[in-house]
Amino acid sequence: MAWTAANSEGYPAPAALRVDVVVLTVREQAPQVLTVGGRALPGGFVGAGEDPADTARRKLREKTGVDRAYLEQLATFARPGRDPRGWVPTVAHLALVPPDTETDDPAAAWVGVDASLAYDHHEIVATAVERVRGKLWWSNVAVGILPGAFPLSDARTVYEAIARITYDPATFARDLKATGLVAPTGERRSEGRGRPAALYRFASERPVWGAGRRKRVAT
Amino acid sequence: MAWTAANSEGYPAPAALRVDVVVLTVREQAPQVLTVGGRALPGGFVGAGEDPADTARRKLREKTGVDRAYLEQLATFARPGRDPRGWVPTVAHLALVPPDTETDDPAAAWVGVDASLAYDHHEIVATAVERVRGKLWWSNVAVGILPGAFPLSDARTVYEAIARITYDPATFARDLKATGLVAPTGERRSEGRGRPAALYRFASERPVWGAGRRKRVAT
DNA sequence: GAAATAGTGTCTGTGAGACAATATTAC
DNA sequence: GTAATATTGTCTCACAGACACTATTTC
Repeated sequence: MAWTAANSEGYPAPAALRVDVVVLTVREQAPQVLTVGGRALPGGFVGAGEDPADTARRKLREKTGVDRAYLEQLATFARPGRDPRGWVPTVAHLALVPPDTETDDPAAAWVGVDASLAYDHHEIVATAVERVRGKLWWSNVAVGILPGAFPLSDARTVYEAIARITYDPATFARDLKATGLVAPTGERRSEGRGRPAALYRFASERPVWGAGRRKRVAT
Repeated sequence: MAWTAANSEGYPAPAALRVDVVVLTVREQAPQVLTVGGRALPGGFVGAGEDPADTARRKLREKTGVDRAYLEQLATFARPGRDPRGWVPTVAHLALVPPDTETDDPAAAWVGVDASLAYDHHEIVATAVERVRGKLWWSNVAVGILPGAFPLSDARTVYEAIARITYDPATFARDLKATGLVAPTGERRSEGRGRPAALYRFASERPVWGAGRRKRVAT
């Protein structure tokens, strides 16, 4: 039986308010999202007196241990019938985490962003990917996936996976440096064969808008 | 006394779900929003079994008579304490309407986007203006404000008010035409003195993304 | 005629795409 | 040495900003 609720004025009310989190990273040259039991997005109910953003942070921490991630509100999904439990709108959030993020939950799994998911979660994921793609060259969203020091080739892999396009390595390096979002650490790292790459890091871990590149992404 | 609600499982639930609509246009060379009684945004409660997008359409029609407007979901505001009535999240929507839109409501008024408003509505309006500004040259959002045939000078006024920048008339015309979003109607219209201007219209009334200009807007 | 608005043409600077050439490492 | 990766440099094209100039209207 579906949940119902009524308010003190006697009118029907939402049975609950949810938050679902699209935990996104790039693994194996592809964007992937974290799912928990039954191909659903991690999420939970917003408590009374709780800000949904805090619910999202709480759920992210519970599932991944990640404490400071890039996190933003995505959109609210409240179409009637979307949740079999009843009238349960969900405020979807987007979180970007490093590729090595793991979880205790044995039912959790990383899946590609085109995987079919429970409920309307595939639609939520599609919205999330579009959002990240749109902000890629205009903000430092990628800092969520690359929080520490990284060679520009790693950054290129991340950008390519999200933009669904391949960039010329030289041009990519020139343009990412020109955004001013990244700064060299001064160190180098060798990844097997080849000349060791200089390491960079994002200048700010806080959300920054306005890199201001017009680089192409797939449309 | 604040409203409360509980669901059939015995847990507290939101007292209601609201939709508030930022009805935006450009009047007197400035972006303005429609307010109703007490400097609040028009809005209402989402009925049981209703999609919030439909609630937004319904409210827009009730207040302005506008039936087909550019309408999109903006963001959800659910910070505890934002609504004195109790736990009432609102799914804010953005609607763009023509400047001549009027309303029956005697308490309704068009106000500048920097006017102080009730509740957290100023924050909602600020989010709306940023959203429109970000999409201005990348979509046909402006079709909501300019639904029919218009001279390019009118379009320039709208774009300038939203972008908070002045464009060179010649360059503006060249670049707006180059987006492919507008098409000439073949007609001309004389506005008092001066050479009559050719009229244009947006090629599509439905949302179109991807004009793909890098024109500046104020940041 | 003057004033006002519309529209065309042109020059220039910047940045993105492409890619050649060089540098530094492992083997 | 070769293969592989990193990095620098360069050429070109597209496009935005600026602005001079022409066109068409009202007065």
